[in-house]
Amino acid sequence: MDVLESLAPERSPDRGKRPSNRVTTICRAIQTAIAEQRLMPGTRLSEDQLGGIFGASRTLVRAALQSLARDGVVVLTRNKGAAVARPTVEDARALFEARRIIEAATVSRAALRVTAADIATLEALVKRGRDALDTQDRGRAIRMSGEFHLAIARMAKQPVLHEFLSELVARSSLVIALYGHSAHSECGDAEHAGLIDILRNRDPALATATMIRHLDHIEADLDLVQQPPEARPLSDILRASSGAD
Amino acid sequence: MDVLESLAPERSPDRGKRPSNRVTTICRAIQTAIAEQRLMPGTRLSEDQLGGIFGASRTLVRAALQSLARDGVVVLTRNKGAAVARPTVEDARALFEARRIIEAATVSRAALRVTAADIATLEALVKRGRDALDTQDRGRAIRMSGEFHLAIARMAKQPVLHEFLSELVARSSLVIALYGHSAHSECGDAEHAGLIDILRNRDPALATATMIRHLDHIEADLDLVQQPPEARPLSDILRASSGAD
DNA sequence: GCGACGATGATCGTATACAATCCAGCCCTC
DNA sequence: GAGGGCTGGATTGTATACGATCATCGTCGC
Repeated sequence: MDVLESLAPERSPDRGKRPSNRVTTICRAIQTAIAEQRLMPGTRLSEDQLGGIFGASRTLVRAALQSLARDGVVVLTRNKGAAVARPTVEDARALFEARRIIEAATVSRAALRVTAADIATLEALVKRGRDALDTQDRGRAIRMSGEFHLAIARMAKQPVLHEFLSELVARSSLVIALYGHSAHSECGDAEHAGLIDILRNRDPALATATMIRHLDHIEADLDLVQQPPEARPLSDILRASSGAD
Repeated sequence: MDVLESLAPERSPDRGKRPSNRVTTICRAIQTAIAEQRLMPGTRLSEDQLGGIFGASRTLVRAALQSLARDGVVVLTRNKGAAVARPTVEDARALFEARRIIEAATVSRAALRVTAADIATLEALVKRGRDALDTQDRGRAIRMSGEFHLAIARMAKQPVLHEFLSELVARSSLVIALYGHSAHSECGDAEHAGLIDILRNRDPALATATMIRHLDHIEADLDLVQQPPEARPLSDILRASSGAD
C-alpha cells in the first residue's frame, strides 16, 4: 500500500487537465474499473446514469467522458452516447506495436537511472499482482501488471512517453478483456521478475530485448479472432473502486 | 492544394472525439493558429472571448479547451482560465527525445510501405513550405514542416503513433516559438527533400538515421535558455485560419 | 507617502433548462 | 401476417443562470 501510494494518486506530472478534481475522480473511477475489467468493452455509459452514481451533474460526467474518449478507452457516438471502447483486431496489433516501440525506449532509459527505491517499488508491484492472482482477483492482477509497466516508464524520467504509455496500458486492458483467453494473459509475473533483475544490473540492451519479448508474449497469448458478447448492467460496478486501491 | 486536401481534413482516424463538429472546428482553428505561431505561448484564452469569436457558448469553448489541454498545447489553471502553454526547457528536451523515438519508428515503417502517391504528397508539402518561406510566411512554413512529419507517420500506417506524433508536433510549434532564434528553425527544407529521396529508395535504416539527425538539428537550432515576453491581443488572430488552407 | 484591507469586476465551476436527435414499439395498411 | 410509417420516450447537444473564486483597484489608516 505504502509503495503504491506514491504512484497511484499521480497519473503523470498531472497533465493539462486541471479542471476540477471531481471530473478527475470520475475519470479515475471509470478508468480503474476498465483496467480491472469490471467494465467490459461495449458497456454503454449513460451520462445520467453516471451522474447519479457519482452524485454529479451531466456537465462533469460529460467532461470525464470526453477525457476518456481522448484516451481511447471510451467511444463517443453522436446522439448515442458513450460506451467502453471495443478495440478491433487491427487496433490491438497497432497498440502492441506502439507499446514495443515506446517501452523499448522507456525500459532502456530506466535501466540507466534506476535506484534501489525503484527496484523496491517494482518488486512490491509484482508481489501485489501475485497476491491478487492468489486470491482469484484477476482484474486487480491485470491492473498491477499495467502499473508495473507504467512504473518503469516513470523511472525513465520521460514524462511524454509515460503519458503516452498510460494511454496504451489503459487500452491494453480492453484488448485483453476482449481477446485474452482468460488463462494467464498479461500476468507475466515471472517475466516481470526477470525484468527487475535486469534493471538491477543496469543492462539497457538486455532490458530492451527482454521487454520486447515480454510484449510479444502478451500479444501472442491473445486470441485475435473473436470477441465476447456484450456487457453487464454497469450501475454499481463502479463504486467499489474509487478509494479502494 | 489537391494533395493537401486529402490530409488536412483528417487529423488521424478521427480519434475518440466525436462530440459535435463545432468544438472540433474551434479546436482546429486554435491549433492551426498555434501551429502557425499567430497565437504565441502564454496568450490568455478567455472562454467568453473565444465564445464571442466563434459564435458559440462557453460550453463548446470549454470542451475545445479541455481537448487542447489534453494535447498539451493549452494549460488550464483552476479559476484562472486557459492559456497557450509555455513549455519549459525540460519539456522541450523531453519532447524532442520522444519525437526521435517515435519518428524513428514511423519513418522506418513508412520507408517500407511508401507509394508513388505518398512521395508526391511529401514533395507537395515541401514545395508549399518553400513557397511560404519565399513569401515571408514563416508561420505557414512551420506548419507545413509539421505536416510533412505527420504525413510520414500516416504513411507508416500506424494510427497510434500518428496520433501521438500529432500531439508532439503541435507542442513543437510552441517550443520553436519560444526558443527558436527566428532564423530558420525547423524549416529544414533540404533535409526534408533528402528524406524524400531516401524514402523513395525504401531504405529504412538510412531513413531512421536521417530522421534522427534531422530532429537533432532542429533541437540544436533552438536557444534553450530564454523565452520571449508575453503575447498579443488575440481577438482577431484566430478567424483568418479556419478554412483558409 | 506607503502599506494593508475591503469592495468590485471579471472569470471560471457547476447545475439546470430547453431543443434536437435517435431508437423502439405500436398501429395502420396492404 | 408482414412491412412501413408514426408517435412517444429516452438520451444527448447546446445554451444559459447562478455561485464561487481570484485579481484589481480604491480607500483608509498609520
